[in-house]
Amino acid sequence: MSARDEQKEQRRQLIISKALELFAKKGYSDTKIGDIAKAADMSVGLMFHYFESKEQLYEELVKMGAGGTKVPQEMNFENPLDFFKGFLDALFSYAKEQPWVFYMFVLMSQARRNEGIPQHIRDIALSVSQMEQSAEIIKAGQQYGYFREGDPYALSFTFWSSVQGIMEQLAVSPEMLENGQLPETDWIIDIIRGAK
Amino acid sequence: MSARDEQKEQRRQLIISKALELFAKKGYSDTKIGDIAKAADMSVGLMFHYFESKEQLYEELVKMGAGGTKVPQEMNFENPLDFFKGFLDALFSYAKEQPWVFYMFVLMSQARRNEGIPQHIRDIALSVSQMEQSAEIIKAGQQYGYFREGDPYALSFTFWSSVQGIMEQLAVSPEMLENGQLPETDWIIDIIRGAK
DNA sequence: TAATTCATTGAATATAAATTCAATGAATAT
DNA sequence: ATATTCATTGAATTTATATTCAATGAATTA
Repeated sequence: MSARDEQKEQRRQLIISKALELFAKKGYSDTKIGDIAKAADMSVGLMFHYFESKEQLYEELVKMGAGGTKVPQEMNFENPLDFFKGFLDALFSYAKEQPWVFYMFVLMSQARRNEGIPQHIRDIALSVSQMEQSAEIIKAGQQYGYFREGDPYALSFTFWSSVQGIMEQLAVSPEMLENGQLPETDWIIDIIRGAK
Repeated sequence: MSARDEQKEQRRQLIISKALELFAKKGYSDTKIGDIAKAADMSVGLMFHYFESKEQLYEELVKMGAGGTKVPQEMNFENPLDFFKGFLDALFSYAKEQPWVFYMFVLMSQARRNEGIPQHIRDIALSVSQMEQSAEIIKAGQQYGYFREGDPYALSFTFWSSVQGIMEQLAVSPEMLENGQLPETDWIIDIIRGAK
């Protein structure tokens, strides 16, 4: 690959990573192309050399998120609570060390929820929603007492909405990260596990 | 009061209530003046007869929210968990019957969080944040075993961020409300109460 | 009743942000 | 070495939305 092509690929990556951070922190509409350009230290015009529109850049991010989220169907836990624990542990460690995945989680959640985003993009984000799958896991696990009683879908809804709220707030609260005042996974797991 | 004045007051109230709903569901930037005008069944021009700008309308809503949120300092609970339970119970019953307060909660949380909103408005919303007060209550209650162990501020942060996430998702999930699939307050309280 | 106020509209204007484009020069290919 | 490509910029252009404004007629007042 020529030096030029490498350069090009690097700049694309730079734009993508800056855009991901900004979209996660400020949301789609409040993130201006100019903000991304400034963060990536280039002119606004150049942004359009790399991406044909703001919408297309956003779509590319959502597709990346959709691609990475695949949870293998055959994945099997002795204790289904570990499915949720593992997810949260991963998310919190990313939040500290490697914000990439963390921001992606926030971005995907916003993409699902926000009416302002073009439908075909929301559909991509919706297609990898954990909500239904989690409801199944909870329903199955309830029979063995792993989860508390209650409508499995409502429990799943409550759990994921909470996680979304916490992650969004963390994204704009750097002091929580710096001070190591992160939530503990058990606090959140107890939403679905209930009192022991 | 003249018929005209009454009419005027009613239209103001109509705008305010439609705007509150839209701001809560779509956020500040994605809510267009035209959206509000359509919801209130009037021309865009007329909106500006009642409110001098979108920002001022939003500010008025935030001020209303700030005025209503006052929690009397002398309020005293035998069990400090009741402070949180009472709040959640109220919020969920409003969510069903009387969305006004429910939307207001979402609006205020968004106003605190969103960088896109003018600072002087965010400051108003921030001034009535429950976060610090709750942390105090939790800290005090931990000594009597009402709450789980852990950093009181992080617990408060986790609790309120979760509630915010749940309420935002409910605001755009009418089917959860219709089907009566609401979260139970205990599920959320267990974030701070912990395993018994 | 006549004069005045003011709610209301649709059309004009202003503003901010997205998008396009022509010009430049450095890297690459021939 | 010359020609070609293409990354880059800043300046137009377009588009979406907020905001202003002149005109109208209905309600209110004198």
